[in-house]
Amino acid sequence: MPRIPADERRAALVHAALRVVAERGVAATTTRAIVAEAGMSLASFHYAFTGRDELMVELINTVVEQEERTLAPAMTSTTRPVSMRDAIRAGLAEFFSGVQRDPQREKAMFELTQYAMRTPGMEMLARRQYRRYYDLAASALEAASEMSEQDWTLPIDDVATVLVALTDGLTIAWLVNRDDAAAGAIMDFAADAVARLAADGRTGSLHPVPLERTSPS
Amino acid sequence: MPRIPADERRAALVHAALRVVAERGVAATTTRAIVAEAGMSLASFHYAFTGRDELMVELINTVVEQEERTLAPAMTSTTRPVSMRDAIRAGLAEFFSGVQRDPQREKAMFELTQYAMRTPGMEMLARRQYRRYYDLAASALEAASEMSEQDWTLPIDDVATVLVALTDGLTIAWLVNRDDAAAGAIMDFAADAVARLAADGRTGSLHPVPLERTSPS
DNA sequence: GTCTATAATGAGATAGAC
DNA sequence: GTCTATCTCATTATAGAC
Repeated sequence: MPRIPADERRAALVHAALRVVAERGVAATTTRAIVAEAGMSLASFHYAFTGRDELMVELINTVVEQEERTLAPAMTSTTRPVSMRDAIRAGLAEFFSGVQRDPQREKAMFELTQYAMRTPGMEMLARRQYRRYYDLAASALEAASEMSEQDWTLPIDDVATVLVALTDGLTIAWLVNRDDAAAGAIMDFAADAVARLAADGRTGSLHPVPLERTSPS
Repeated sequence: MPRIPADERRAALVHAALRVVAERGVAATTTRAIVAEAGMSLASFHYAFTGRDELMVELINTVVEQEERTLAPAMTSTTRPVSMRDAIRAGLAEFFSGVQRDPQREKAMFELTQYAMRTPGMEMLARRQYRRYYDLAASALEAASEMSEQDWTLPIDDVATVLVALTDGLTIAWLVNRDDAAAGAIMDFAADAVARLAADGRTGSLHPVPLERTSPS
């Protein structure tokens, strides 16, 4: 077999692992399944990685970067002014069509989050994963603000938190039920509701629908 | 060792399994871990169940019934008229305090859903689980409608779908980040947004904020 | 019915030849 | 560097004594 640089081998194994996770789930992603998918010997695995945990860490990092590259282009597509609601609805549709295109991959993302949450020493990986989601959502919301010429009436990070929660709920619902109409209803609701957190840029601090804070009981 | 009826033994093993899933995750829920938790021998397990899969099926069914008993009482607590927004906000707070009280259990629910989705022949268990969630949400929304004397402006099942998506997103966000303030912001948003799907009962068909359907592209 | 003992399988990891 | 062969361990499941 050809002599392959360690970096390439690591990358090949990580990508093979991602395919296995998507197709069969984290539980079935054994070192043997990974090397079979990559067409390598078991020993090559342990030459490239000290162990399975090291690969899983790199897998999660890789997968988050990929998510970034997949979603980032979708946000800056339109530049002409549109309503805030339509801008958000279009972004959600774009995201959701990605979920429909590769449901297994989306399932894998949730599984990897939970794997990280359950594995001692990897909790921060789950948080970093969501930190990236929030950043991506904030960028998308910033773009929507420019397109619609409206400003957010509360900190954009708060809106991003809400948007990610909505996309998580949307994705789980569709993965479980595969109900396109229900997913559409959730997206319609989300676009309407989130758009209401913005106000005309010119009016400045005018809050048409201020978000009341409920004091903790 | 005492002679225990098969039904009791099955129930004891299921409850032990639930504790193991909550504490250590589905992946660590081996037959050995279960019988150790239940204080039984390994052979007793295979006397009560034909195998691990049979127990997992019963575990998921049990856990969904429990969720029903835990959440149902919280919905009918208040009877005096309140605003729709406050009724929903209070229900969310009640749900969320349950998540805070036992985060591991909530993590377990997500893991069990994904386990069912990944296991051939168990996909319907995940759907049944969510079917119950939707029914529970619809009951809560019905109660909120009576309390606030407002009617839903779209089918209650659609509102229930949205509400479950929101609670899923809320729960995941908090499980990952443990950020109480962020969770509060999501709940405030959810209560405002969902309440806007209702209108005064007396005005009947008046839709203050009709939910536009976006036609599929 | 319940136990101990033990198959049978598959996992992660390593030794050592080439 | 890469391979085959093997070690060690944990798993599910069963056999057979009591």
